[in-house]
Amino acid sequence: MNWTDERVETLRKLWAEGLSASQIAAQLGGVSRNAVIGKVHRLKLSSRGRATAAPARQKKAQGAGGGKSVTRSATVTRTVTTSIGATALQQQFDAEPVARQYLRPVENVVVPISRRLQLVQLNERTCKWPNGDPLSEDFHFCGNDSAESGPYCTYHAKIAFQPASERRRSR
DNA sequence: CCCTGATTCGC
DNA sequence: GCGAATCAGG
Repeated sequence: MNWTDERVETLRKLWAEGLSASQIAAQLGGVSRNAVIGKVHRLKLSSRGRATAAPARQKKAQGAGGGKSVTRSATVTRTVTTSIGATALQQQFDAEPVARQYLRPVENVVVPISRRLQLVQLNERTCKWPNGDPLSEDFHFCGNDSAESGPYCTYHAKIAFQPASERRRSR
């Protein structure tokens, strides 16, 4: 993929809106987040808020016989949204960098343990058990490590996958 | 573990 | 100019 004016324009826009490099890469499609970051730097439009301070690093002596196996499972080819000049596609990604301040300690209810969950990032390995009222600010997901390929952590899995007999009883 | 941006450097 | 690899931090 080459950086057409259109793509660069989209990049600038999304970056200005505060989307992360990986999210931008996902929308542009065909590029990695590194590519996006690299481009951002070349365009000299780096500063934006302040995600990870840049205290002038000066380390990099790589090369010299790497030594690592190539175990990078790329996450390319995601559901690339194809509406290009649209503004509508923006909505579904919507990475509101503000609303996260409503996150509060997860252990206010029955959940025994909780995990950091810096923001609402749900992965394949995070418990997706919803907690609280979706309409309330308290709402959040468990976020604990889910068991091997499971949607919930071991705790919530027990609740979610109740034996038929038991569930029948409480009805 | 997941993620973030920053930097370097071979291409 | 480009972006993978790497680094540094959350």
